[in-house]
Amino acid sequence: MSDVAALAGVSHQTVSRVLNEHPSVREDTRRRVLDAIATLGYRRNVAARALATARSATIGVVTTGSGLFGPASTLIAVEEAAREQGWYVSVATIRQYDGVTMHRVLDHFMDQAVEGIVVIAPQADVAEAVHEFRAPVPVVLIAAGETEAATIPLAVDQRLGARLATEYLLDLGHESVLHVSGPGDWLDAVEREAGWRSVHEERGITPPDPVGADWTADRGYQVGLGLADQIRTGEGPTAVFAANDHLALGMLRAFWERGVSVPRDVSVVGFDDVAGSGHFVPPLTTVRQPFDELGRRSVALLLEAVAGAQVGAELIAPMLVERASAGPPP
Amino acid sequence: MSDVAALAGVSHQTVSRVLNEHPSVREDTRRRVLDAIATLGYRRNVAARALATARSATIGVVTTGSGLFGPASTLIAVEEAAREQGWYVSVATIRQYDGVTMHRVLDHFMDQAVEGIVVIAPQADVAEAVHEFRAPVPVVLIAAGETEAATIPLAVDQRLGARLATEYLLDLGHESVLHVSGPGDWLDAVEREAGWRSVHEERGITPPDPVGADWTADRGYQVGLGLADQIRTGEGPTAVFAANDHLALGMLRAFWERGVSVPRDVSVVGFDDVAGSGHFVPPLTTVRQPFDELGRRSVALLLEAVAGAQVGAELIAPMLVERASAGPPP
DNA sequence: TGAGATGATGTGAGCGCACACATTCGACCA
DNA sequence: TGGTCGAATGTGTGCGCTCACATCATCTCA
Repeated sequence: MSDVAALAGVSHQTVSRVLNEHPSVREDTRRRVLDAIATLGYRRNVAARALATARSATIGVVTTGSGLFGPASTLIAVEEAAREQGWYVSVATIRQYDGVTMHRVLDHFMDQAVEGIVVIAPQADVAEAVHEFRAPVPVVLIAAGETEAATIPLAVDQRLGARLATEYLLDLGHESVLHVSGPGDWLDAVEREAGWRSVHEERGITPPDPVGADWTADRGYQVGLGLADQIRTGEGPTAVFAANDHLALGMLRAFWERGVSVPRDVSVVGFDDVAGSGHFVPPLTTVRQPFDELGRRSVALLLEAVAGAQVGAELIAPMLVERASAGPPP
Repeated sequence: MSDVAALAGVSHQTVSRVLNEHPSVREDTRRRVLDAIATLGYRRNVAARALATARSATIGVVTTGSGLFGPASTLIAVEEAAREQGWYVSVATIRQYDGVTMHRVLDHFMDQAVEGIVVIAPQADVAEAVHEFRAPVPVVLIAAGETEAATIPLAVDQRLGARLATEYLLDLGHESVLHVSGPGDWLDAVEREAGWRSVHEERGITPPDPVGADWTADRGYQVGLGLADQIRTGEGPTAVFAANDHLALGMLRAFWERGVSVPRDVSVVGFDDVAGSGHFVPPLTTVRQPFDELGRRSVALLLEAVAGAQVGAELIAPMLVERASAGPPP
């Protein structure tokens, strides 16, 4: 920096002013400094800047270690939004969501002196672990479910998404909808089930017991094989709401293998709108989550909080994507 | 740090020694310092450390901004491997792969003083842009295709993967294999086509002209519709090697809609083994890329290079995953 | 015409750490 | 018992920047 100052014939402080866009610098000296910077190929040292200002201009993002579409898309949106505002983004991934690992990852971020954290945290214990950690910086917790202090909750409205799917099926004329639910320790799964249930209750319908599952196409296939037999004997459901698209995919395959026609014999609706779901056999009606917006909003909220503002919980609305896998009952 | 030193009754330098695991510190003073650190909740300031050592302990990863399975999985593996070794990982994503954007992103990393960069760069111009940038730190370029100096190339052997798929189909008895290729500016696509072509040439077969496509299921569907008509009139291919699983998915749907049976009327092989491809209709035979290993190797190579070692190009072998979508010709 | 206000610039200090060097301590052997 | 050597510890300095403050030039209006 002093080299630049020397070349431009000013003091180091004036260089600093130019760099920080301080208003009171005359246009021609500004130009001179900028030229000197260019000819010297000078680049401000972040470490020194961070040391002097006690600010790192970095946010941390913890995300799932599974390459899933949703978390990955959210991460990308977060990064873009952050970089646009001049922030650096550090990531940490978690394969196994337990309190210890979560703690370690948050520690990793605190070591790095991040100024805020976004946690893409789909499981209940993760949310808890985050709360327990009591981070000294703002934390945006992307997680469905009930709010807690100490973090800023933000989520796609899973319950609404499930309601959209369920209402759509009931409005098509189905008497009730079977739910193939996600794992019970995932907040999204719990919320989706709650949304599905609430629609039935509002309409005075007793829904069939949900079938418990994980998030995999394998499990969907298994469940689908079982249902196919019931459907062929006429005692199965006429409409199924799967907790995610992968489950739905496995079920579609099972139905296809067993000669159960979708949507003629049974309607299927998924959740997520994963890449390619528009070309499943048949194309899958599903609920699309606006991950981009989720990422952008999380950065906006976080940066507001970092700047000292009080920010509250937010919910983002998903939307139903109508395709061919759902129709009126047989 | 001086607080810790005072509490432990030692000098700040001794604290520094404990932190850096210097050997000549007596066990009991080490203990005392550690206790003091714990009671004070002291955390070393990375900025000051970076300033003093001129090292940031950070690597940058630039990846695609599309939430695709491959890049996302690679990123995760990179991050895990790096964190394990005590490195921080900063990310930057690119939606649009042009030279300018690439330049901007690499600048972003240089501003941040990263010590090494991993570029997950599937397109030819990206690789070029990276070379042109002439980064002052080691760069691992995850990209198929020819090697260049200035970066450390690393890739999954796309050509081998394509050969695996093509040989598998020819060995099943097909006279030739039609290739539905990816976009020509993607290195992976070029390599896959080259692998497919080389097998035909070795066996003295003239392959049919490849059908150009992008990476999407939509395009696969279009292509599939066209092929279905040919196949039903007996003049279509008996085996198709799609450049990726999404293309294959779209084709499978088109075949299904047009009553073309897979694999009875036509065999289909994909590339990637995306989540759920085992439950496509029918389950898709495809080529699996070891993204985890790719990520781990890239970090290993990068850290070696950062440490000053000379490291060379590497190729990682993919594997064929046999499922139901390919069989003998009709 | 001069005092005050404002804008443009310079000066010095300190952020918290690691490095090079100086010093102290203790053990061991002649 | 003194000398030597190495282990253990302390002292001072500088990394490159921003901040608070001081200074100087310029303009405005009474």
